[in-house]
Amino acid sequence: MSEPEAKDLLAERREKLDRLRESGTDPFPHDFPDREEIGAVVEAHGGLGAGEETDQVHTVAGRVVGKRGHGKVVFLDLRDQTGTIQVLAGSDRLPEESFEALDLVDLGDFVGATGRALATKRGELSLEASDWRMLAKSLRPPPDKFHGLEDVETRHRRRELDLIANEATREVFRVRTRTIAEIRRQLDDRGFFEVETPVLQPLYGGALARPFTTHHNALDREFYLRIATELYLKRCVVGGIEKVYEIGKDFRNEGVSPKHNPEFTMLEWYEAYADYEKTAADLEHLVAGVAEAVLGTTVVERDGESIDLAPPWERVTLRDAIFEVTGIDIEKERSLEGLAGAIGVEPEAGIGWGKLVDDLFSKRVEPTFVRPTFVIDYPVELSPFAKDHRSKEGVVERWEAFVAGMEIANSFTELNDPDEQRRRFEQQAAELAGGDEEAQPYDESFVEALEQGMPPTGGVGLGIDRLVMVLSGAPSVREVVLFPAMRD
RNA sequence: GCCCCCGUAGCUCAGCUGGUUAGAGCUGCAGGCUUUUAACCUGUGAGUCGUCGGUUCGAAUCCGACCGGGGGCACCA
Repeated sequence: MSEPEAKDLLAERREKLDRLRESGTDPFPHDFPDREEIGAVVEAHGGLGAGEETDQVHTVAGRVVGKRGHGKVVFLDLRDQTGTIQVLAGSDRLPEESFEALDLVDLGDFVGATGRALATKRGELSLEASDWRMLAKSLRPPPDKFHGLEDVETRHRRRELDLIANEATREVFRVRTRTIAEIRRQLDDRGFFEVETPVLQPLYGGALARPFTTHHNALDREFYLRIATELYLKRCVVGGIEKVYEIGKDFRNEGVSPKHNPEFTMLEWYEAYADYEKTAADLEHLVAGVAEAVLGTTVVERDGESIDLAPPWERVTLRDAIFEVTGIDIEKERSLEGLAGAIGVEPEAGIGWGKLVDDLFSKRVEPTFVRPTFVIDYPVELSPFAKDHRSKEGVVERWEAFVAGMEIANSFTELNDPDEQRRRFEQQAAELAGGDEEAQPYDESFVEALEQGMPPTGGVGLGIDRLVMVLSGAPSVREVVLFPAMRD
């Protein structure tokens, strides 16, 4: 270790940075105007045969993702958001100083280059550089250029590295972005208004879940991070916004799992004069339309199995779904003891009949729905905001949609009878007092809104993260959230 | 919160029935090469083996605790 001291990779890069500065080059210039997108350049010369040359000069910029020295010629692969192109930097076309300075280019640097388009004798479209410049020096080595970055923890904590290294990751988030854009486009085209309702709420509601709490200093009071947008959106409907939606984050203070991130993105929409049959038809068409727009097909692959999202989706009542899988008829077992006996468990203290049905369904039946399926007509106990079924006793007009063994959406004909809503809240408040931490707190201001008069309304909640999981084939919600929740 | 698996160089991995200075490829550095594309060839550098403690003459290797990750259970969308 006498002469050139053993330097680590970081020190090598910093030394190159210094050498750039010493040579009068700014390693971090302020801009690089007039570049063309690489994808467009590639597109323009798609037909070029091996050895063919053009006199068309292009200027591009991007990250150096490949570098191959070959004596008096250096090949750089430059990548921008639209594509990758090879830059051929030869000593015969570049001033000596400029050619030598290529020594200071590392994988990961941002470089701009100008040159005429040609195809090498191997047929690779290239820009034969007549000029190049450093646009931003990278001071840390990129992940392995061949194996990419595979360590799951690093991929999630340092997503920028994952995005640099893995095309599959870039594709997942392209799918996510396009999915949300397409949903917006479809709802906007149908005349829906997109709104924003409070994330910080004095009272949480609209779902059965434990909330995060926080404190407002100036007001000296507690706030809850919303668990759903439901109640505020229905107040919009009361106010005359007949087609309304919101896409935003909800927060639930519960465990993390491959299907659960504590903050997640939810679409909720409400349409006046619609019911849950209308919302079901709308959802299956929305999802199929999004798949068609984003993937070019309604067929997705999962665990080697093809799933077609094209409507119509299957429809089965909750009672039939449970009966078919377990042989237990929840319409016959209406008592807590009877149902517990049929399942073969002891009813836990504080657990209700509805909760037991929910447990039975989610554990044994839900995973069996691989093809898109609507499960309809839920017990009223589980659905404090859904309207009673128009003809069946004890159930409400509600469905949940399942794909690939996961719930992706939930909908009901909205309860708009304020007195019935008040009774449901009282029931929930009793369960909350009885120790059910996921029950609803009583929200008098919401009941007053209903007293103002809400038209018949159908509403839907669609889990965006889960939809993206389905569309991208991702096995975990952490693969479709850029920066998932991790421990410190 | 509980159970199982994992943590070796910047990256991808080997070594782990305890035994000389812990290895390989890529990356880096030096040199060669004017059409390569995981470029190639020669040489060379790089690691508190997650952390702490224990057993032992001797620990990357065995044991324990802790930290972090993955999967499952519980809970939930």
